[in-house]
Amino acid sequence: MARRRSEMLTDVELEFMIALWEIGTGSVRDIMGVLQDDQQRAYTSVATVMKILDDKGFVTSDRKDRALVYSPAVQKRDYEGRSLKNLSKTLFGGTPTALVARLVDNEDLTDEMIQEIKEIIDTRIRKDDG
Amino acid sequence: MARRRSEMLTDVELEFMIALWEIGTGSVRDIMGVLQDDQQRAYTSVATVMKILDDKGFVTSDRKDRALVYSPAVQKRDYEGRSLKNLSKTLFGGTPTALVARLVDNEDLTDEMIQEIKEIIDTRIRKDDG
DNA sequence: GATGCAGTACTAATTTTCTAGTAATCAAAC
DNA sequence: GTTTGATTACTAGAAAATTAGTACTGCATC
Repeated sequence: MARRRSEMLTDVELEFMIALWEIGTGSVRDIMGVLQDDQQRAYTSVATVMKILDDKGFVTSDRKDRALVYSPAVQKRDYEGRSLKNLSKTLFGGTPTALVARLVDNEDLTDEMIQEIKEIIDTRIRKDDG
Repeated sequence: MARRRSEMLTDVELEFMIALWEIGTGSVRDIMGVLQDDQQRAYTSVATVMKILDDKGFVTSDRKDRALVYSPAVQKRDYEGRSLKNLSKTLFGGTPTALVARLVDNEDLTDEMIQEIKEIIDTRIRKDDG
């Protein structure tokens, strides 16, 4: 096979990982059940991608009766962090500061959202001091 | 041809766009000059991708003497915003708040960075009030 | 033990992305 | 006006991603 080296997920891989994160653990059949209408795929398509995710180390598999049951090997929070780091590196010169600056000059952020964000930061600062 | 619909850039397209944003405007030769060592590509490879970017509407082209001179049709700040929105949508349930929360619980953020981020938010809040 | 069902492994076709070669164009230099 | 050098358009092939079919395995049921 000799392929797939990226530490980031492709679009379809991400879709299926999100489904798996949602249910925690599940078979191909279970994962199919969580997919949105616009994400419906043939059983074998899902099975193929799940196997690839296993090869890439994003999931582990365990046999229950006949079926393989998959579990995330990478937690959602870790992948979220990885994605942010990746975006920060490629587009914001590696500085999270620039990323936040761009985020908050988005016009459709409400005052409530900004306030929430401020509270997150303040909480983090208090935690550091304490 | 009949292809390429995504509003997001592929990896190589992004590399070249970053080069173009850096110089503002330039020919294929100019863009090649900005690429890092690990991004070196044949002249024709760069020319092909620039044409694709033209087709996708990310750049415009103007003929100067013989050469085509490319200019960004999408500004870097806009694409940064688009990328953040995209990431927020796919991975953070569309809430920028969750994105920031994940960002600031990254262990290798320094106190200085957190402080800078706080100031960005505070400035934005003051601007809203004013 | 034959039949049917669920599931997996293997294989493959298609699409998209990535890379670059070849031929043609055109201006400049001789 | 022929050669040279730079550029683009056209073409193409390799690699990666996406989607799914077919054949096989093993259990359960008739």
